[in-house]
Parts: sequence; structure tokens; C-alpha cells
Amino acid sequence: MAGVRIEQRERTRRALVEQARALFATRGYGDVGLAEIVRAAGVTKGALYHQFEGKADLFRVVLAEVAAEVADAVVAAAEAQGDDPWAQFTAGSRAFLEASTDPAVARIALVDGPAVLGWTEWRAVDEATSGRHLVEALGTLVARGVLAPRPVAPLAHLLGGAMNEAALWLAVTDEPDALERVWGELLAMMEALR
Amino acid sequence: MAGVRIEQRERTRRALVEQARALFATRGYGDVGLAEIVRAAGVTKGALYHQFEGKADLFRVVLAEVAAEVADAVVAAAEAQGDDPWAQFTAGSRAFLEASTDPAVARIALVDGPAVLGWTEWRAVDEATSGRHLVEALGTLVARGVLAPRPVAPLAHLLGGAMNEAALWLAVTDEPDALERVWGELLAMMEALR
DNA sequence: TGACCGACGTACCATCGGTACGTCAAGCGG
DNA sequence: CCGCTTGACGTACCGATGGTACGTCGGTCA
Repeated sequence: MAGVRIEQRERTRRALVEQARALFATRGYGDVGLAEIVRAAGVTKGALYHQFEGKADLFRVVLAEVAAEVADAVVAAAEAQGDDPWAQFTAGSRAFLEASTDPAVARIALVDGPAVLGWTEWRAVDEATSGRHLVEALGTLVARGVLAPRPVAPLAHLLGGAMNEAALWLAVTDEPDALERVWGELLAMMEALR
Repeated sequence: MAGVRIEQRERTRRALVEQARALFATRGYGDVGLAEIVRAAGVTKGALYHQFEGKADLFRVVLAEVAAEVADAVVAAAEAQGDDPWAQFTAGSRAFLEASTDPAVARIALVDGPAVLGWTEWRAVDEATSGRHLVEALGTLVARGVLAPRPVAPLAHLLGGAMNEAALWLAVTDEPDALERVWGELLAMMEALR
């Protein structure tokens, strides 16, 4: 059978996640109540607490979705380059920067994420999505001799933090050429490591 | 006429800020209620709302205090060097990293700060404290020809973000030599800009 | 077909941040 | 020294919030 149960289940989960994502993105986790979320999704609090463990758990799912989309953009950009690891690295970084510049992404993934889930759990989500690709890219660069041998993990933290902060700045600034200026500096910073 | 009024005023403000800071540092802004804060400070909610505009305003004062202390540590470390601008730059950066590695500082200044006040206002606090010194240090490095002429603002964002992320990692990790490893990578990153 | 279970709505609760208002003493002009 | 003002604070209370208990109804399956 088609499974009316799981179909219904998935429909309410999708509605809750989508509406919660839209509300969290525009007004932030703290300023959005469950009543508003369930009203927008067309269900009740009973449905929400049946599908999720609570407000924070719903946010966790939203964050995972956002992070996965960003990671997909990074992978797509990297794969669009040939098999030049340096080009893949820079293209992936630029894709991350552009994707995270979306205010909705920045708000959920970079501002509320660490505060709601705690930094450690937030870091685990990042490590499972975009962060992993950054570590892998740096690893292959070292393995191929493009980068001098060095500990990859700390460098990934530094570069990731730099890109996160840059994305947050780009998300709120209104200078039209800000992205290119930041990207220029970031690229120079990465080139200097070569 | 010592001013019993302003003395009393300052005493309750100090008590509230100190207790709030301790509680926010250990359990985070969201998990600490006003009732607990005023109980620890030995006053009531009436006193809190007489001295502050609300919970977020109290947090704002706590954050300003923490940020000022970090900035003081940065300035002290930089001034301990002679008038070598590069030594001042690196010493200040290292002092920032060490100060922000304190879990209490990291939690308040780096995790909850942006979420509670919003990223823009949080950035303004940083810009008024540690961030300002970073921009100034980079400015003099460019002016003295130590660094090639380049836009300072984006670079400050990138370096500041890198150090923030590094501090957060150091605040939760238990590797004993993590600080030296991260510092080594950060120093290499900064040296590469020379 | 009847027992079971997953999905969900309703009613309710404790607690939270925030407000209104009363009280009391310090300050201050006369 | 007196009386009025005002700042500092406590008490009682409010609406809203996240979370829970429980009832119901329809799909599922032996």
C-alpha cells in the first residue's frame, strides 16, 4: 500500500519545518512562538510535539536542512571545476560564501544555531556538512603537495571562522561590491598559504 | 554627603551584573530566568526593572563588561611590546585568543551575544572594543609598509572571525596543546600576509 | 473483523518576562 | 526644621510561552 500513515506524517513534518524555517529566518528563534508556527503550518501543538521533541528539536531539523543545502552548493561548485584541487577549493569556498550571505541562511545557521543548540552540537552539524568538505579539500591539497604539510584541522577552523564572519557581514551590509572585496581578501589569504 | 542614593544604586547594579554574568556564563542566556538572577543578587524584580530596561538590556551591560576586559588584555599585551608594530599586532592577537578561550567569555561574547542582541548590535560592541584595536593595528602595519597596501576592513573581519572560531574551539576542547597548535597556524597565516 | 497503534486535537499547567502600583527614605528648597 | 519631591525598591499581578496529559479517530494488520 501507499501508506497513508507515513504520507500524512511526512506532510505535517514538511509543513512544520518549512513554516518554522521561514519564521526563524525572518524574526529569529527567540521571537517566534510555537503558536505562530503551528498556525502557519495548519496543524496544532499536539502534532508538533508528536513529530518533534520540542521547539529546539524542530530548529535542529531546520538547521540540518539549511546546512545540507549549503553543502550541496559547495559540492556542486567544486565538482564544476575539473580535477584541479586548488580550483575546487577556491570554487567551493566562494560558493559557501555566496550561499551563507543569504540573510535567512546566516540567521539560522550562523547566529541562532550556536546559541540554541550549543556550540558543540552546532559544530557537529557543520562538521557533517560544509565543514567536512573544507577539511577534505585542505587534506587533498596537502597530499598533492599544493600546500606545505601542516595540521589541517586547526587551519580549517580558522578558514571556516573567517568565512562565517565574512558571510555575516555580507548578509547585513548594503555595499554592492562588498562581496568582491571580501572575496579578494579571502583569496589573497588563501593564496598566501600556497 | 557621599550620596547614599547613587551608592545604593551602584551596589544593586553591580550585584545584578555580577550574578547575571556568572549565571549566563555557566548556563547560557536562555536557560537562566530573571527570578534566579534577582535571588542571587539579593534584590527583587522591581529593582532589576528600575535599573535596567529588561533581561536583554542586562545582558547588554554584561557583554559590554566582558568585551571591555578582553580589550584591556589585548591593549596591555600590545603595549608590553616595544614600538614594533608587528610584535604589537601578534601579541595583541594572542592575548585576544587566550582571553576569549575562557568558556565564560566565549559563551557570553561569542555565542549568546549575536543571538540575543542581533548580529549588527553585537558587531558594534566588538567594533568599540577588541575589533577597533585589530583595525588600528592593521592600519599602522599598512601605513608603515609592513603589510602591502590593501583594504583593512575586510581583512579585519576575516582575521577576527578566524580568531573567534578558534577561541570557541579552544574553549570546548580538552587537548592540552591545542592552543599552541592553533596559534601556530594563525601566526603562519598572519606571517603569510607580510 | 476486532484489537492495536500511530497521528493529531483539546484542554490544561508551570513558568517566564514584563508591568502597575504602593512604600519608604534620601534629597532639597523654604 | 519642615514638607514636598523623587529616586530606589518590593509586591502583586498579567499575558504569553513552552510543554504535558489525555481523549479521539482512522489506518493497519493478524
